[in-house]
Amino acid sequence: MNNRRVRVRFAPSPTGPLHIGGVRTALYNYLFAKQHGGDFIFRLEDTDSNRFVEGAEEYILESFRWLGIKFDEGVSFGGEYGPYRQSERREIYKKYVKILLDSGKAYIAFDTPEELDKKRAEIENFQYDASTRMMMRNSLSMPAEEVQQLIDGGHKYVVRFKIEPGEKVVVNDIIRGAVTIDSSILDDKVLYKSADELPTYHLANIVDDHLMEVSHVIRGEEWLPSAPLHVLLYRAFGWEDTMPAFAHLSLLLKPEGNGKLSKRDGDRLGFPVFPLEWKDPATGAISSGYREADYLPEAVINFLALLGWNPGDDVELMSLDELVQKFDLSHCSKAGARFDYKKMMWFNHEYIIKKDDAEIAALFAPVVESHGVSVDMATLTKIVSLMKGRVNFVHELWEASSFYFVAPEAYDEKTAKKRWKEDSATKMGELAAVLEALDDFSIENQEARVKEWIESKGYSLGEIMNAFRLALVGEGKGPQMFDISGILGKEETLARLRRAIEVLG
RNA sequence: GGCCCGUUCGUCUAUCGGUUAGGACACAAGAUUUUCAUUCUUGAAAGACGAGUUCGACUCUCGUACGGGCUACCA
Repeated sequence: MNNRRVRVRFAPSPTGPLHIGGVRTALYNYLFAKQHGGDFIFRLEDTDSNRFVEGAEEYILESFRWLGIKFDEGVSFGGEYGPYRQSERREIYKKYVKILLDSGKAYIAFDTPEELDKKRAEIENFQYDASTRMMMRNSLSMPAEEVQQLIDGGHKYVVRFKIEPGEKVVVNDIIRGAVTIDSSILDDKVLYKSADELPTYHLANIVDDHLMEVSHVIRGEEWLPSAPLHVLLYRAFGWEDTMPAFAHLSLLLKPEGNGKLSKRDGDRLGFPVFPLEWKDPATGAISSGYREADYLPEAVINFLALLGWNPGDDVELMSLDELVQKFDLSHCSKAGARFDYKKMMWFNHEYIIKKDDAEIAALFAPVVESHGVSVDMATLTKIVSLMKGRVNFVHELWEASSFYFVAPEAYDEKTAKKRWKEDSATKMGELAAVLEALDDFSIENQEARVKEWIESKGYSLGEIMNAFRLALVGEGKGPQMFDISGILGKEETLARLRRAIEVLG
């Protein structure tokens, strides 16, 4: 069973945008595969024709492209084990359903959904299993000729897995250890649907994982209850010796309150729960995405990796490569993790600082342009280097640094009251003269000359700088004054100074 | 209801029988600074509860409580 090549898959169903919890599951699969030099497969579980959503497949692919998570094979990537879209594997599933039928491990059932609903209404806690199957309409309870007649007559039927009761089924989970259940509590699951003549998840999953030689199944905790059923299916096919190892990941929970993380939590608390923005093709409703909300993919990945896993030390900032090195399934936490979006913002802040100024400037440039301002990249890079430590998002750089691009129209009243004194206009006039006389307007030279002047006049540094700041910025914020005037240049600096003198008096 | 899984600061978590229970986010205070922010320092903050096992339990066992998941011809 072990010593096999590591092959894992991420297998979403195209029913809408990819949930952030799904992204984490995919990430863990990816990290595990890469760490072991294995393959990461993208399989599409589109066996529910009713829930198919146009555009979902492309959305999922685009999400992983943005995040930088790469697949080795699967839908749109090719590979030796295709097709990777389950709707294209109908014939394969038919063959394996027949094997189960022929060996008596499964049976045909004619009960319609309506009949089943009625039974559920009549009998409390009705379950289609060993205790009830003989009172239902199926190939176990009916004579063979009648069954054949119905089939020949074109009657729709499903194929159900015949669960033998009273058996202890053990699932060995990498994260949780041995999980044991009694097969009596399992129902005779539908393996093959009559409605769309496709298998259910359970059958398709086992057949595909076997055929694709998947070595490890890393998936959400919501699958844990059906894992024993899957073990039984492997057994029924005689594939138990190559059955994949299981690891069931804890769920992502709401930031506050009860239950698992949902789209509505994002709307309510103002953070996305999808990697990219998604427009529902049916309703036109738009759900926000991390990309559009200005998150860096590295930050999203780093944050998600640490939600339910940790490297065992105090290191928190890790690149994708470092995560691949350090990841360990047995260090995954068993309990669900609340989604702490404030910490996520902190990760984004850290990655903005980590990235090159030029790279952030390139991301910031469109924001600046959207405000109708054009600026050269060299200057923008300088501004970014001065300002990026102050923001959580690239777009916030505008709010923080717009004074570089646009001269103040008004002066913040509170700041003016506090920083603009009786004699400020006079002193700023003197400062303007000092600056105007400068041939070398470099930051260093400005600072040296201005401080000389302040000292010679016996002024205090604070009174000059604060008034100077108010004149250039319009309020009491920003980096060191000469970093501002240096970037603004002599002409603009003097113009702003003179205007402040005029307006503030 | 039944079944399964879980439970350490507000949140994410470290600890794999012996620790002053550590770190991070958030929060608070202080310091530095030409303002604001950053940064730095400090602080407050946790083993759900009850039994057992043990020389010793956050760590093992059982029970209770609470939380989560599953219980479809959805995945």
